[in-house]
Amino acid sequence: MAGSSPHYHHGELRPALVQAGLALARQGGTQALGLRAVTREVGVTPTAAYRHFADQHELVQAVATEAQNILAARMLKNRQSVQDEPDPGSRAVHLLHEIGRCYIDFALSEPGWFDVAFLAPGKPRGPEAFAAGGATLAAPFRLLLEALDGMVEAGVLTPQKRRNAEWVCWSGVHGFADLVNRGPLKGQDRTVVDQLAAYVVDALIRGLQA
Amino acid sequence: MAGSSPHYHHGELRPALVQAGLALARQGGTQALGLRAVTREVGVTPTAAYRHFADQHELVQAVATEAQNILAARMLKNRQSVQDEPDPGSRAVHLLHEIGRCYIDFALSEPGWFDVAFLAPGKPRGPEAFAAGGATLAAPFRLLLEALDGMVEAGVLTPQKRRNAEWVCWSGVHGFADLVNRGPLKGQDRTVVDQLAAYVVDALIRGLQA
DNA sequence: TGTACATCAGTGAACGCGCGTTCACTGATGTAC
DNA sequence: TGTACATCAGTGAACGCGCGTTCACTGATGTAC
Repeated sequence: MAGSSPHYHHGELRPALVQAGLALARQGGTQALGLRAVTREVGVTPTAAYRHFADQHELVQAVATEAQNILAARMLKNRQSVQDEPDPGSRAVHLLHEIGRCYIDFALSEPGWFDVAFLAPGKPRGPEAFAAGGATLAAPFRLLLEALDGMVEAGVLTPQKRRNAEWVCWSGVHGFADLVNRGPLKGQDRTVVDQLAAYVVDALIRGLQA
Repeated sequence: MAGSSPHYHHGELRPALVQAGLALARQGGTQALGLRAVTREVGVTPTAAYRHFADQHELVQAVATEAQNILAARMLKNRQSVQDEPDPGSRAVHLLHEIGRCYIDFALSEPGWFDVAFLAPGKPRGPEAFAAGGATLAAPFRLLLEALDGMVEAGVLTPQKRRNAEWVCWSGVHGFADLVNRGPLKGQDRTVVDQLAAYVVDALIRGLQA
C-alpha cells in the first residue's frame, strides 16, 4: 500500500478513500471506518482526507451510499431473471419477492456492507435525507417503490393497499435481516435461514394483498 | 454521587451498577455503557466493577436483560386492557396486536433502552443464547410466543400457519422500529408514525392468517 | 518554448481525549475460638 | 464478650492504545505572459 508511494497529488484520492472504506467495511462494518484506518489503508496521511471530506461522518456517508448502490446493482441484475415470466401479474409479484430476497441475501452475505448501508448512524439525523425527495433516496428503496407501483399497474395490488406498502415490506425484510445478523437467529444454518426468509417475504406480500 | 461516599463494601454494588447502566443507556444507548462511565456514575473506581463482571461486555449484557424485562413488564401491563374482550378469538388477535404495538412503542419512547435490549452487539454471538432454550429466552419474546399459541387455541390461527409466525411478527415490528429510530422514518411526526405502526402490525397479522 | 508565480493537495508533528484492563494494595466485614 | 485472623470488595496508579482533529508547512501542478 504505502510502499509504492502512489502520488495522489491532484489525483484520485477521494474515490480511492471510498474504495478503501468499502474494503474495510466489508470486513468490519461501520466501526472499521475510522478516518485514520481508511487513510492508512490508502497509504496517505490522516489529514489528507480533510481535503475531500469535512469530517469522518462525511466519509462514512460516502461509503454508505456506495454500499447501497452495490445492493441496488444486485437487485437490478436479479431483475433479469424475472423478466421472462409471461403473466404480468405474477411477474410483478415475483419481482417484489426478488427484491425482498435480494435485500435479505445482501444482509447475510455482506453483513459489513449492510451495516454501513443501512445501520450506520447518521449525524444530524433529519427526515430530509430520505423523506420523499428522489435524488437523495436510497437506490434500493427506489427499486422497491417501482416494484410496488408495478404491482398496481399489473392489477395485483389495489391503489388503496399500495399506500404504506413500502413500509410493510421494508420493515419486514430489514427486521428479518437484523434478527439473523445480530439477533436470535444469528448462527442458524444458512439453508434454514433461507427457507425462513422466503416464508417471511411470502407472508409480508400476502399481508399486503389481503 | 461521589460526594456521599456510599460505602459499597459488601454491599449492593452489582445492582447499583446495573441501575446506573440503565440510567446511562436511557440517554445514550449502548455506547453510553462504558465501564468507566458506569462506575463513575455510581461513584466507584473502574476496577470495582471487575468484582462483579468479568468484563465490560458482561455488564452490558446485564443491562440489556434488565431493559428487556422492562419491556416485558409493559407488555404484561397492557395485557390487562385486552382481558375484558368477550370473544376469545378477537381477544387473542388483539393481544398479539398489543404486543406488537408495545414493542414499537417501547422502541420509540425509549430508544436508548431499546438499543441496549435488542441492538447491542453480543460478544461470542452463538445461537445458544436465544435458540429454543426457555430460561435464556428474552422475556418479551416469550410473551410473543404465548400470544401466538393463544391464537391457535382460540382457533384464529391454524397450527400450520403457527409455524414460523414468530419470525414474521418479530421481523416486522423490529424492522419498523429500526426504520423509525435510525432509518428513513426518523424525525417523522409521532402521530403519523403511530398510524403507520398500526397499519404495519395489521398487515403482518393479516399476512399470518392469509 | 521558457520563466515566474499562484494554487492547493498533500505532509508531519502535535493536541487532548477517554477507553478497557492490570497490578499491588488496604481496610472493612464476618468468623472461630 | 473480646481478640486474632482470613476473606475479599474496594482503592489508586499506571499500562498502552487508537482515535478525530488542528496547525504550519512543502512541494507538485497548472497558468499567465
